[in-house]
Amino acid sequence: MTRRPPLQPPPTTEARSPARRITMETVGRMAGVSQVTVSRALSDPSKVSPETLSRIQEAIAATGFVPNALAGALASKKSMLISALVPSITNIVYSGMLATFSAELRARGYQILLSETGFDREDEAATVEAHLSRRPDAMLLTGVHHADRTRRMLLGAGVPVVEVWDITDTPIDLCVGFSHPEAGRAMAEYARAKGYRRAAFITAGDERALRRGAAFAERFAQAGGEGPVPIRGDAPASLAGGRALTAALLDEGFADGDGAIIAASSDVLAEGALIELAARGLAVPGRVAVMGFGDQEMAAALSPTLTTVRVNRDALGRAAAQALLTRIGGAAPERQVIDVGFALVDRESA
Amino acid sequence: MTRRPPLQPPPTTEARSPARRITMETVGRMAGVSQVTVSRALSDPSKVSPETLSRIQEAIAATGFVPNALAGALASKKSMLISALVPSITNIVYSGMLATFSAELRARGYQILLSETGFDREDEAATVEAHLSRRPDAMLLTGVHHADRTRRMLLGAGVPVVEVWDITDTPIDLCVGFSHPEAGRAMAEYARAKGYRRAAFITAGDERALRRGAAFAERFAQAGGEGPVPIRGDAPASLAGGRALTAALLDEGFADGDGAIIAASSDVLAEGALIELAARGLAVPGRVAVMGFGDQEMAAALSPTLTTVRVNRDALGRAAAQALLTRIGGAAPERQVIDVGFALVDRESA
DNA sequence: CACGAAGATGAAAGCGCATACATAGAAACG
DNA sequence: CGTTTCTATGTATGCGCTTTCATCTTCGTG
Repeated sequence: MTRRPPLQPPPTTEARSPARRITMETVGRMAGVSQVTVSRALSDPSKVSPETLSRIQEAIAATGFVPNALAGALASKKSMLISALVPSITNIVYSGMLATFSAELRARGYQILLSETGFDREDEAATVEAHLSRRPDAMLLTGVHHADRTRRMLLGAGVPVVEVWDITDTPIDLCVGFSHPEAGRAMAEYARAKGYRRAAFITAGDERALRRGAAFAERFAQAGGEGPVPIRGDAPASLAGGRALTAALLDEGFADGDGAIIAASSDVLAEGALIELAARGLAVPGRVAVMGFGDQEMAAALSPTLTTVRVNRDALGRAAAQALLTRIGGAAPERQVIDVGFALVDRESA
Repeated sequence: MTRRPPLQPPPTTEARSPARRITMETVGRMAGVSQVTVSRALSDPSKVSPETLSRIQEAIAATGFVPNALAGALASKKSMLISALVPSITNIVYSGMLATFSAELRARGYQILLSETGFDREDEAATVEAHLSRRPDAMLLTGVHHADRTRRMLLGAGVPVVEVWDITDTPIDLCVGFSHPEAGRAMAEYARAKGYRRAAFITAGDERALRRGAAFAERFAQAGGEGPVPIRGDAPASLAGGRALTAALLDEGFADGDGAIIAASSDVLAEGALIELAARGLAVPGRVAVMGFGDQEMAAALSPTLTTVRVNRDALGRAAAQALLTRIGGAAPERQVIDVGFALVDRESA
């Protein structure tokens, strides 16, 4: 027979007072066992006799008991929480990676504490501190350049960390990404190989995009292209931004001669470029070629289809999750730094 | 004079053992005060004398102490955690809303526990339970149709809840969204008003999209359009999906006569439709018109520009955050249900 | 049939903080 | 000056778990 608490007033919208707190103690009393036994029933049912187990399960069902993970984490020093910091969740390159990362970890019982940090290092440091206060079992950081304080906090906390979406020889702990300068150079070499003589790079303002741009510009000139290659842009990537940057280039006569190519730091900017070029009746790639970066879904669907650079976001998210899981498990991952690389995708626009 | 722990071995990558745990006790000893005083110094510095405060701050800086929010939450019964469940974080309609929602709450010191639930109610229930175990101070749920168990758990936990992106007369607690049937009807009325006689609805498989489609189909016929209106699609929204669904319609002769319009459950599907129509050389809106839903950035940039329905994601995220904050503050929000509405955006494609 | 092993359970301690209550000294007041 | 009122601090307690460690049965085995 199940003891029931006295009738509660129905939950009003005025003051939704939570019912009397149910704890393992409550459940245990109802099932005629002690609190520890309830704990064991939940964490390792094999340690409890079948009859006891079923009585406990009944009591749980009857009370609607949900264990308090805060208390559990405090006692066990395992929070089953993974913290993730990305510059922007509305940007598919990050949200795509995150989706895989989270799915992988959720399957192992972890939950994700997520924050957007923009592209500011001090904001990031503050967010890292806030996240550390929840004692996450591991942390994902985007990029490899952080405030000193961030690095110190992380090292001091001894939390497994994976830095993603970039690569470095001196990771805080683990690192899964690819080389942005190399990606920029690969784009430049592709452009030169295709015979384009004049190039411009339109870019978002974030540091990784700028490094791709700088590497692109340098290599394009080295490889015999006209230099210096103009690099334009400093705002977040948007279609409107891509159009505007392209319009400015065109107004300056960028496409007046032959063999011009516009390389963009993202597919979105590249799409903006295509739109502006179409609006002006300039043939792509005949009059001006365009390359993007990221290989979003629309790249293959645009007209002309967009030549771009593919980064396997799923692989990245999965590798990051695996690396952290290994580290949490106490083992040293075979490699601290994993380069997932990138691939040039040759389509119509360049 | 500051006591220092004996020299630690440098953090190796082999076994990154966390330094000896620093607690308020540690910090207090170093500053010559008790643990409570440290706690007070952090939660309400005005309760501590200036000299003591600065000694404590020094000790904190010297040790790199980061308070344990788990312990704090357990003791105070306030976790400063907000749980958010969305079907998909890679979908801009949800991630856009989330970005605003999180920013608003982060500004008040809350952090966001995020999970993707797909469109499955049982998954959602499991995720809700997992989130409840962290004792969030409030929870955001997408949609208004949930498993019974979900509703019971939430009511039992007495957590403030806001359901977003839909509207209902019987919210679990709070609700901020708009009416999907009304949105579907508005699209139908717009299409009829523009003189289109034949319509099809291409859609993603989620329940809200399907309700818009059903309402569209019904109203379109009611308003004198040809019926029945075909409704096609059951996969997640993608460009490729939009193309394929459109191709199928066209192959069936959908656009053989005059006055045809394809309404889509999302801008992405609509863009797919535009691409397929362009590939077939069919003029939009001359031969076939197209309407989208969502008013994503690309809608205004496509060619032709996309007629669509705008939902103010920022306003939605902000209203949801505000409603929860009010509720957390203990006050009854002036309205339990907030309809943020939607707006038809008349552009070139229809 | 005595004895150790294995199985099932409980008692106690403590994770790191916030909260309530207590205390000591200083300032205010008539 | 005695009494009240702050101000600054400390002590004690407990939030709800996990983790030892201890206890009590129940078997298996030579």
